[in-house]
Amino acid sequence: MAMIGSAETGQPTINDVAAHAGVSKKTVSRVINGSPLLTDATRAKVKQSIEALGFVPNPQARALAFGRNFMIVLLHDNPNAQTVLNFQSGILQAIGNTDLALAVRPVDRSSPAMLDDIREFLEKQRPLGVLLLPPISENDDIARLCTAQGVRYVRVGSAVLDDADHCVASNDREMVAAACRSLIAAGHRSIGFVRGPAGFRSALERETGFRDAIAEAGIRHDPALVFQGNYRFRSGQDAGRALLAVTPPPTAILASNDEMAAGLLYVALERGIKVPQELSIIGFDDSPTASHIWPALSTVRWPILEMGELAARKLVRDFLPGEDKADLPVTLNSTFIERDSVAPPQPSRT
Amino acid sequence: MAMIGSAETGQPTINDVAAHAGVSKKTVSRVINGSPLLTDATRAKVKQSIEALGFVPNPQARALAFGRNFMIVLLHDNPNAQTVLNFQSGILQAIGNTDLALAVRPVDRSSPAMLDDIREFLEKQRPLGVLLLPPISENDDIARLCTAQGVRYVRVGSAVLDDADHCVASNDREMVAAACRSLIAAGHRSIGFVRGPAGFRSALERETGFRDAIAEAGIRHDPALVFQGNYRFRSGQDAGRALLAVTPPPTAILASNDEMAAGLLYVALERGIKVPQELSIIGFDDSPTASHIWPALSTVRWPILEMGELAARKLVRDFLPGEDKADLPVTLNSTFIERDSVAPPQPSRT
DNA sequence: TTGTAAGCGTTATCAC
DNA sequence: GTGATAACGCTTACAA
Repeated sequence: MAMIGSAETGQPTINDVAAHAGVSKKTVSRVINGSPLLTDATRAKVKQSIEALGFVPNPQARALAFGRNFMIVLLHDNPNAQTVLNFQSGILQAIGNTDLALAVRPVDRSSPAMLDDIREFLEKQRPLGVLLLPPISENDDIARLCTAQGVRYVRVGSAVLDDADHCVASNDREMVAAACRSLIAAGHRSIGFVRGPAGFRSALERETGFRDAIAEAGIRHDPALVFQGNYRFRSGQDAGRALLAVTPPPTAILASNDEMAAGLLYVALERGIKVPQELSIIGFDDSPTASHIWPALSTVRWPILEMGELAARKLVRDFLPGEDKADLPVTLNSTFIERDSVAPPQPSRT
Repeated sequence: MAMIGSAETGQPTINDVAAHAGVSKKTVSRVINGSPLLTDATRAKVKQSIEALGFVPNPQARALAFGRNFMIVLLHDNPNAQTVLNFQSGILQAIGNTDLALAVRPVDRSSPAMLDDIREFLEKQRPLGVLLLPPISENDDIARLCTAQGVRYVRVGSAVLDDADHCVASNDREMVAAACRSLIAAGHRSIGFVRGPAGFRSALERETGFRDAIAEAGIRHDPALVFQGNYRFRSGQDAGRALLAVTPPPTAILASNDEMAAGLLYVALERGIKVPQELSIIGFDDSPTASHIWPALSTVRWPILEMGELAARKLVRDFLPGEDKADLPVTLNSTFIERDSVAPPQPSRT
């Protein structure tokens, strides 16, 4: 009873292919895994049988023999949905045609059990590797944990956080400086800044960019014009109330992300302050919100999709036969996007 | 050489547990899988050994033996990042502590190869089940494909799309009618409507709700006040330009989602039209944008996170020992959220 | 260059 | 109730 295919799934197995091609299963296995030590004739013969039978290697079986799942995991604790989803798109673009699956695992960095949770997850799922999004990408313990578990990782951040194989970065500092310079070029001298949450590398980088830019223009750094936000809309509103109460108020405000910039704008509009005539605002991220509010926000576009793709390629390139082993870049450049929320300061201002 | 644990991972295996407890591996397996035909004493003994050794069942091996991966897949072609991410959160809440992983797979419904892509993915990954988000949840071919592949599925939609085990729905029609009634109660008689894209069940349901409400108020349906949008911001802007050009213009506009409502608002503000004094606007979704624009948008909150959790529970309840088999609901109710974008129409209007 | 035998860690079968 | 033994489909020694 030479039944082809396993009884359960109806799918042909490696044995069926071996029988059909008249070779051993190991030879078929070699073809599947792109082993170089095979006659072209054998390879062709086996490939033909694979084709003819419509054979699809069973990933569970491979995973068992391999000791790893054909899965990469996106670990994140990022509150920005658009960022996470764009990053996912980038990853999926990179792994598009392969056998790899993308799993998503949000974690809670405020939980003391975070590391244990991650460890448990890695032990259970045994993924090929993990991708770490900020802010947890900044956590060195997680990177160490991955290494200990034999799981590859790539960290994504606003600055270079690791060596080239384990890191993809954006140039936040430079871009915020560029944005700030555009404000200075427009004539602004009194520029407010809304900081990101303490302990975030991105927050630090962006603030440094701001300080670099005003310092090089010879503007004195005024602590009263810096507000401590937390990347949320609400804190942007709080920043607006605080900064607009300063006398004289700043003529422009730079926010460390779009969400806070939107909060700023909300408060300004609520008070009848004309943006950009009476107040210029710049955000960071180029989230959909930035272009969906009126006036459309000037901002810095973070190449998050491209970063996702790059990070995923770094993660899996050793597993994919086709991938060239050429050096992949570490830093991807952001771009400053000018829209409608910036204008020269009003001369009539007291 | 009684080495405990496999050489490769250092993790103890079922054999180690069996040896430690002095039982066969099958008995250990029975404990793991919650088999009822076991002495309490045996069960306790084995559990103790599992505890002592820190044994974690290898999911790859289980997957091979089971013929399925411990994975559920979110299949979607939804452009709204927040919706997708909230839904993910709901799913993860449901599968929180289990061995299950959540994989994400965006598909392209405009591609003729979509079904083949999905089939290939399901063949390769053999997930326990898939969760279908609108708009592809409305595609019956996908549901059939899942059944054919022996993959469970649950569809999520704006209306009941399948039987109770395979469906989670929201009451969009009712809620849009309620929103519209609030407009009518405020005194509006000339109400514009921005439709969602053709072929979307959600678009149909929401429009029906609108028509129900104006009909019951005895308002004549005026095709000139209905604009065909596509759920994107741009089409909301187009709708604004078109609807505001009607003479006399509507005093209120209902949009089928927040993004289009934001487009509407953008055009109004750009033209110096006061919202809500001169124009009331209502959206749908309760996306972050709705509360981050000024004035904050009245909208309908879609319980997307709860739907994700419910859908995931329906999908996996047969696999989880603890889950009670009680009937889970099909429909989850949305809520109308009143914010600042609605006011009575101006009496001075010509 | 190819094949054989022995796993990988679990579950299913079918006796006892 | 419990336990040998044979799958599950593939990979990795090691041999030929």
